[in-house]
Amino acid sequence: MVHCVSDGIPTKRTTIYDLAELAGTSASAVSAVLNGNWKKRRISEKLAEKVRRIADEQGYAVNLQASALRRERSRIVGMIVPMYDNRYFGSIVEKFEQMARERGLFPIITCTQRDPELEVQAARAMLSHQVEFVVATGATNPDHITDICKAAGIATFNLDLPGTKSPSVLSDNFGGARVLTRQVLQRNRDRFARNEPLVFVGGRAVDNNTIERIRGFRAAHDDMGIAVREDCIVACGYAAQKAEQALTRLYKTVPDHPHGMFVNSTISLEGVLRWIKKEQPDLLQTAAIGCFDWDPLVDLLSENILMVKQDVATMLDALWQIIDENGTGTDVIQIPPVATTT
Amino acid sequence: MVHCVSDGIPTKRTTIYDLAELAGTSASAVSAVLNGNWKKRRISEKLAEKVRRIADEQGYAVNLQASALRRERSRIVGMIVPMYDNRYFGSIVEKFEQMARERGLFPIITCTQRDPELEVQAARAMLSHQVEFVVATGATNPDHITDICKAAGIATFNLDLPGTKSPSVLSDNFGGARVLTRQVLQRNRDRFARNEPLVFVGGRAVDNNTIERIRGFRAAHDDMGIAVREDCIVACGYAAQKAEQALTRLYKTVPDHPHGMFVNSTISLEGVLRWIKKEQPDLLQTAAIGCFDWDPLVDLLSENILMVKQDVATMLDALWQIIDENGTGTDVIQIPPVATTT
DNA sequence: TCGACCTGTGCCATCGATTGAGCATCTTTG
DNA sequence: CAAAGATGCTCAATCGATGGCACAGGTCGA
Repeated sequence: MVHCVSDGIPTKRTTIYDLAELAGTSASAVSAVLNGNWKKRRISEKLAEKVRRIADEQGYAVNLQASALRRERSRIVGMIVPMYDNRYFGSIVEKFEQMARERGLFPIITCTQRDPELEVQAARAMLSHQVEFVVATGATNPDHITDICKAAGIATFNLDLPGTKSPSVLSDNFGGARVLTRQVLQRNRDRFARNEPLVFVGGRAVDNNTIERIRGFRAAHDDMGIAVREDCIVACGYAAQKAEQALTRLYKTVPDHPHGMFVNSTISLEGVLRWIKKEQPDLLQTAAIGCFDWDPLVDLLSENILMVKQDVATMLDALWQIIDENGTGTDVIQIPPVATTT
Repeated sequence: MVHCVSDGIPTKRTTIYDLAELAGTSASAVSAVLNGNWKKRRISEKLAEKVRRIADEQGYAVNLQASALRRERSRIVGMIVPMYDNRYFGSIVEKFEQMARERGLFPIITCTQRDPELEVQAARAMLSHQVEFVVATGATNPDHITDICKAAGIATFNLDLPGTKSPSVLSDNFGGARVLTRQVLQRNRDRFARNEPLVFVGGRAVDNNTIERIRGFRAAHDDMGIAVREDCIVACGYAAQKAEQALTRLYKTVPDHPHGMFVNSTISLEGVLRWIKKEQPDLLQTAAIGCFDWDPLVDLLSENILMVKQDVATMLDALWQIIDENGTGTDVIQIPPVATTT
């Protein structure tokens, strides 16, 4: 037996040459049998069977390093993602992995903590690993990633946050925010007799999604004939802590501030809720809140928190349609989120 | 210029041979310069500088496929993880990635949806990608993964759920469950004048963590002199839906059931809370619940839900210590979780 | 002036899988 | 019975990076 462990010192991995010797045939025959094109190469069923059996016995696994090098095709695909601290990105990754596997591709995912430097490093690492394309999810600078990858002849696709240099799939942030804002304003009017605007909390003033959501936020106020309070739009970043601090500050420094809120992500909502618990414990009994993003636990927390759920399944279907068609334009596809409360 | 894109048809990737030609030197010199052992090979500073400049200009990226093949060392490490639907696994992955990168390793993570078949496939795929070791996180059958990897001479490490054939790092499930159960029993006694046992919901009766937590659950009842209700221990699986159904059933079929609960994960808690909202909306005002796992939103949901938070940072420190020491035993290291409520 | 030694570099085999080309045997056909 | 074709397999080059070894030219001490 060629492949074994003697005295705890592992011998080298089994290769097709080892299998060839064991089967009394050539490496090329073994290769052909194992990668499935043995019919084309007119290998007999008998030999094929024998090779398969021996490979099995030896627990053989192809060296994809060598295979990819020779084929000049890695079947590896990359995805860059900011964080795993919320259900949205979590389900994006789960679904992306699954869809990649269905296509015989191997996904490698890197989580970049929203750090632009790490995003770039991740993209470079992926290129060195010969990925076939890169999906940049919620990247702070998608175009930079596109540039780096394009220089190596690798396509990129943007998800969640759009770029201008490759195709993008994202939520309809404007439409979603408009509907959500309207719902919250309406509930404040109907249920709490508040005919006042909302506070906007969370996100980054420079990121497309936040800009679009603020646009939808304004449009909804317009729709309802309510004036926006410009001094109550606080794009303080996504982190929970930032939202908490921002509200503390806003309630201290801004006179006559409104009470209802539009919160820009579940992670910001976490900060908002912490602040509510600490400083305004009965706010949720006297005003409604909207959250752009969905978390099942929030649904159970209060019926006065309305959410929209980004439609991950449809977004990824759209993404893979573009990928499968080898899309190279700069189209932006916007997928409407789905309401989760009535 | 060798490397460029003409008419949208990408030419082949730049290699060290291209760089060598551009620099008027040999591929081996280029290789030596770029992988940092040029001093050993007595390459002049001048040539090194020139090569670096040209590599930079061309946007060169090593082909790690080729590099790994030659070196017989991939610097790739694998992690298998069940799901991304909760903060626990999310933070495990984030931290693992970061610690791998700090060590110059490239992490590849596969999410297996708690599907034993997929776990095996994932392990095999990782072997083919020449990973240096595999961390099996919360695997349904860690020993099977160890067997597969060992046959290829690859070490495995178990995280969250223990195996018997390689080192394991997990939470102190017994201790954590005991403390948590005691806290909940105590609160039920003090605050709600309920001197009754708890219902146990969620997890799998065959998985080590569930078994240990049930053991801790029993011990705590013992500590408090309360008899366990054997017919109210429902290891119905982790999925939210399962927990919801289990409670519906339990309330219908089990007479004189208790009201407080020990819930075995945040994802089970989600189902429990859905059930509470639908069928027992005031339960949280009349009984306390414990959850083995932590989610920041739950903290804000009710003060009558007590949680323990698994100590991911310490667990991963322990894991990497074993990895760095090339640990090969079958030790099980148990890390106490940290309480999040008082 | 000669060998010993150092400097700076290039040559080429190698890692494992793949695949075009080639080469024996056999089978069929006219 | 010979040529043509089918069958079953092997050879060897190749993918890109690496590193042992060789080699040319220079320096230095005896």
